[in-house]
Amino acid sequence: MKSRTSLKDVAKEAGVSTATISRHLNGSLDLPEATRARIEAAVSKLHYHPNPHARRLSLGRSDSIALILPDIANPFFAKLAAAIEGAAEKHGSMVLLHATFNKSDREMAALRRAAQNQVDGVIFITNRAPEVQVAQALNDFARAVILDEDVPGGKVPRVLCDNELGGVLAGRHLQAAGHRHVAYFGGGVDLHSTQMRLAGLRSGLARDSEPAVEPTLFVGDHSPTSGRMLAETFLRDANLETAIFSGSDELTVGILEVFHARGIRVPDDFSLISFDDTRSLHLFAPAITSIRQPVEDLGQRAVEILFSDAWDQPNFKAQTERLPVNLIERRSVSTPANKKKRTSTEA
Amino acid sequence: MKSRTSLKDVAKEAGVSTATISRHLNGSLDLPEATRARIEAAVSKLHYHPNPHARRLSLGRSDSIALILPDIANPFFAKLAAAIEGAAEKHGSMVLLHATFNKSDREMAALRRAAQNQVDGVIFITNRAPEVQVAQALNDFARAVILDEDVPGGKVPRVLCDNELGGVLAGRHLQAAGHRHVAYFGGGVDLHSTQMRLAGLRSGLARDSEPAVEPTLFVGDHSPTSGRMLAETFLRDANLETAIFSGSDELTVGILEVFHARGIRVPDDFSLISFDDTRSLHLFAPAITSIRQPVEDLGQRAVEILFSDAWDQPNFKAQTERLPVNLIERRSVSTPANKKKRTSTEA
DNA sequence: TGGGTTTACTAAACCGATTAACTGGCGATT
DNA sequence: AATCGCCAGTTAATCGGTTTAGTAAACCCA
Repeated sequence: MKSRTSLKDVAKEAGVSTATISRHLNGSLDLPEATRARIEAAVSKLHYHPNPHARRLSLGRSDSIALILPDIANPFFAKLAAAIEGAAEKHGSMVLLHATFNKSDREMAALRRAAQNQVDGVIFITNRAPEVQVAQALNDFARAVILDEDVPGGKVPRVLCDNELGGVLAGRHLQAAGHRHVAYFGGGVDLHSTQMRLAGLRSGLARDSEPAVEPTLFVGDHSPTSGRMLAETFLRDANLETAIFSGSDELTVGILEVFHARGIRVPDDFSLISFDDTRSLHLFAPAITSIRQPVEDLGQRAVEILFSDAWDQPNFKAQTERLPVNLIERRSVSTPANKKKRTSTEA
Repeated sequence: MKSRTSLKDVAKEAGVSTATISRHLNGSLDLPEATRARIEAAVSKLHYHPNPHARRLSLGRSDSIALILPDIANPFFAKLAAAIEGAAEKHGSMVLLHATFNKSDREMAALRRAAQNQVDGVIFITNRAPEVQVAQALNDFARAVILDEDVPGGKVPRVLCDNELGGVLAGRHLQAAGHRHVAYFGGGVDLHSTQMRLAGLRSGLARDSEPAVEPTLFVGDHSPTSGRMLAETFLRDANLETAIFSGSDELTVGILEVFHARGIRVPDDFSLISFDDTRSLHLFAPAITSIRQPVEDLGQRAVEILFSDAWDQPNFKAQTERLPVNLIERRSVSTPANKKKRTSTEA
């Protein structure tokens, strides 16, 4: 457990000053072949690697980015994290992981730690509509990007999926199958995603002749637990609805748990479309039709933007990238015909 | 974007030296009330937070641990990572994430980076049987723990699930249902997990009177792709087998994809038991019986061991903790009766 | 009153890099 | 011969903490 070799050791070995080595290694100096060879020999003989802490202290940056997200155990975020880690690594950056569980104080704490650590950038993911202070903390970073869900007031680039398109695709698909009354299960009315998807849903559901029936809203958070609760509420309160558009696979899991437990069949009793498609929905009983998010791309784009060199350009921070989603058709949507409970109350 | 406040600023504000403040903040000095109050006032007035890089450089440690794993997108590792991150945070430690994709060079690179970063500890997870050099690199750390899969030659504590018990439970369950010929799908013959599970499977499958029929082995890696390939091979080559014990949910996904595509029914054609239970197997068609790993506990124990203060005790590094698994019975195992293809060749 | 012990701090070295500013030597130019 | 510029580096400050060794002042006791 001897002390690691430092620049000084290499300097001694190569017979030059530490400055020369440092500058050579960082490419800010070109040297005659002889010296360079001596330095390189010394470096590899001593297995020299610069001490990252010293480097970071000196440079005031850390070659790492902070990834702040609700919960890495959630498959959607896990996949996002994988994409981000991979992309960050290509830029020589490590990733510092912070799970917030959608708690305000944890989000703030994570942002504070990120600032203290002088990270080169922050990728911020939340599942709620955060307070202004979060947006402000985010705005204080030289580089930060908002990913997946909007943070109102954030003056930083955004990478989102095209939520509205998702709504449209779901709406059209349900409409085509004959549904008019659909319930949206989502993670909060005030959420950007909820609003956009609803807007999309309305236009997708509309027919040439008549406007869409306003979708019913069931909101909680994006967790199976919430999905279960909302499903219970839905079963109690739902009236004309023949289909559910679930805002995330997490909610879908909760919904299906309740449905299975109660013997409610999909799509026979209710049609169902999920959002995300990051769980193995194709193996579910039944296979669940779903709006697929381009998870890989979302993560990659976020990192690319972080490392872009256009940050000083005027409108760079105002950009919002919306990556297209698409509908994966499976077996959870059918015609709303013959709903027993429903037929009596049908409009 | 003004420069952050440093110890010097606080010292000036409080009218004491930087040493005093540092020592006070780190609890290595107790001061008269008056001074302490002045210092604390200055600290909070200036919103002082020590610069972590300077701190790490000075202390030679980093208050962070390296988490090296195959792929964070895999739900099993994602859950493990979540547990680890949570536990590490309680110890004031950040986690540095490294995905290796089970590549030797990436494992080594991650270990090297961890060493350079002077992490307080390493949690190492692999899916393969790594070369000695990996074990050696691991042994060079003051603190490291091997998690989930064994690394032969590693002289560091291990936290594994009780793979043998998993095998026993699966074996007994299949035996009770009447199966004698079972195939094990796993991630490499040389893997510790494979060997232990096989051993367990044999003893679980044995009856009072007669020994177990030796399970057939199908090995690849723990990925859906591999699961698909192994399933194809299985369908081509399998003879007497009536049940599959799949070594991971990832493999199970691949297997089911092939089975679904070919119209092979579980459990009617083949019974199936999975391992991990970290995907939503309860919602699959059919719900998949599975050996559940105590993922949370695995992660937590790894972290607890890392931060234990018994590292200097003689046999500490030699410990292996095996956390119990249990069988979650669902609907993917039935009696092996009436296998069409099989009846002809039945022994 | 002198010497020893506390108390309450401080000075300065150190961690290991980066980098702006500088130097000493040499050939070319005026 | 004096000046200039360039080459090949070096010196020393700096990043922002931690910590060892030490000091000045006050207190204690004989």
